[in-house]
Amino acid sequence: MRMKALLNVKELASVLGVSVKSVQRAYRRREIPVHWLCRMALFDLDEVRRAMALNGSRRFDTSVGSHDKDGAAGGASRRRQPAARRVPKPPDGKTGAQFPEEDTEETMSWTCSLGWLRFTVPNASVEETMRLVGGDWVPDEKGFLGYGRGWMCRGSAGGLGRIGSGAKRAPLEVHVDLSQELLSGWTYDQFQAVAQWVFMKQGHFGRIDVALDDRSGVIDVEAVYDAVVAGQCVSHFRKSQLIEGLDVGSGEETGTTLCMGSRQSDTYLRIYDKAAQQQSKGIVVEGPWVRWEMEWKDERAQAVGLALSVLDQDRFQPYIVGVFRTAVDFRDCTREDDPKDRYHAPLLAWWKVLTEGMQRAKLDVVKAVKKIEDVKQWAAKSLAPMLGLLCVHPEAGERWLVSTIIEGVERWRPKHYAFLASGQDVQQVLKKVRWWKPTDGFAAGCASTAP
DNA sequence: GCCTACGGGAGTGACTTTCC
DNA sequence: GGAAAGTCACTCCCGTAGGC
Repeated sequence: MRMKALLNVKELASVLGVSVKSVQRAYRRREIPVHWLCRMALFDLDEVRRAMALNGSRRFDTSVGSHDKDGAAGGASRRRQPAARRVPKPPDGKTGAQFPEEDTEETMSWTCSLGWLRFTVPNASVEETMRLVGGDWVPDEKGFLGYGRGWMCRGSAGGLGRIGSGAKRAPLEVHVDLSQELLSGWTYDQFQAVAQWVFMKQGHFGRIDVALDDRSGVIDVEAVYDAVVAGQCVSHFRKSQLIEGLDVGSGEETGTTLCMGSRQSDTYLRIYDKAAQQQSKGIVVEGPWVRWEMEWKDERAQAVGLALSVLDQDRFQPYIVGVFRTAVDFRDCTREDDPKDRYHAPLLAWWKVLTEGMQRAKLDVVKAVKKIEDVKQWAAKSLAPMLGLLCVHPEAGERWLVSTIIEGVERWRPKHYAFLASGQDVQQVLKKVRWWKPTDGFAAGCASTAP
């Protein structure tokens, strides 16, 4: 049996839409149940919601959209809501909402996008749903998927959204379909707010598409197909198909697509040459661009939606890569190997690079860039006392210290080189340091230049 | 106007992780 | 192994806002 995921204070506050302090106050007053792991407070969302319902309190009822324009309503925060958050720039192309927000070399190489959302809530108003997802909706007289009433929305970047309601079997049920183009420009917070709202309304997700983009050219679609042919694909998918794309009108090649699984199944993977596809539309794409797009339906979509509702962006991305790998893994094995051996065979190098890169991409972005001043401060505060000791100790001494420093230079890595001042020639610097004879002590190293 | 509840900021302490 | 940085929980004070 799998353990139920528990939320920490921060996560619970985020899910309930209240501050961390409110959560802390609530469990200290024993208004909500808390589980302790060492000194960490953990919460079962279901238990918390039951406790809130039993308390008859609406203190934590933060249904999305319940706030009025300037402030709180209905038991939510009574404080004025903070100013609207910065809306990140929409991604290039019609590729669904991409995150992270900042474009750096790393995030340009690895991005994660949510491409399609389908969800149903048993009891909601259409107006509330429209407010939640945004956009301009117009009535569609034809209805939609058996729902008596329907609405359509076209996004500024294209794409189609549909809302259905008024089904005879469930008049208050609302069904929503949002295509990838319509989701372009959504922030992670928006996706999370929708996911939380769906679960708060006891609803469920019917489909979620997630795409992982490799812009660094780790591997192309044909090579992935070759790995499948070679039996290196460890997966529950039974069939795969390689499709050469061709635009009938222009005759332009739209790139190769490798499909895995059945379109009707609850997991369907497409790996395709996004660069070629974009270029066939006349969009200039620099460098390689391979998209790994997974389509989850029903129970699997529900699981991904639940993760989306509780995980922050930093944790959602590694989670998604992990779920990708439960569906498909590429290992150094053959089709003839014993199934047990296949599952434990070492990962193929390109697959390792691909999945690790996709997991790390976001984390690298948030790393603060250190400056030489930071290093100087750190050295002055932390190292100086010990350096002084080494300098005066008879078993170490100044010479030992200098030679150790020179040896250390030989172990410089890219991050060390990154600290060098712009315009400094690396080879000259190394030459100068090697020329710095330990017997001359510190002063020589500071004053001399390499011949 | 008072009470109550909320959230922000500043600060503290215990503990863990990271870096060298 | 030492020190800094980070994490987590917590307290106190204060301003804001709704209900009565």
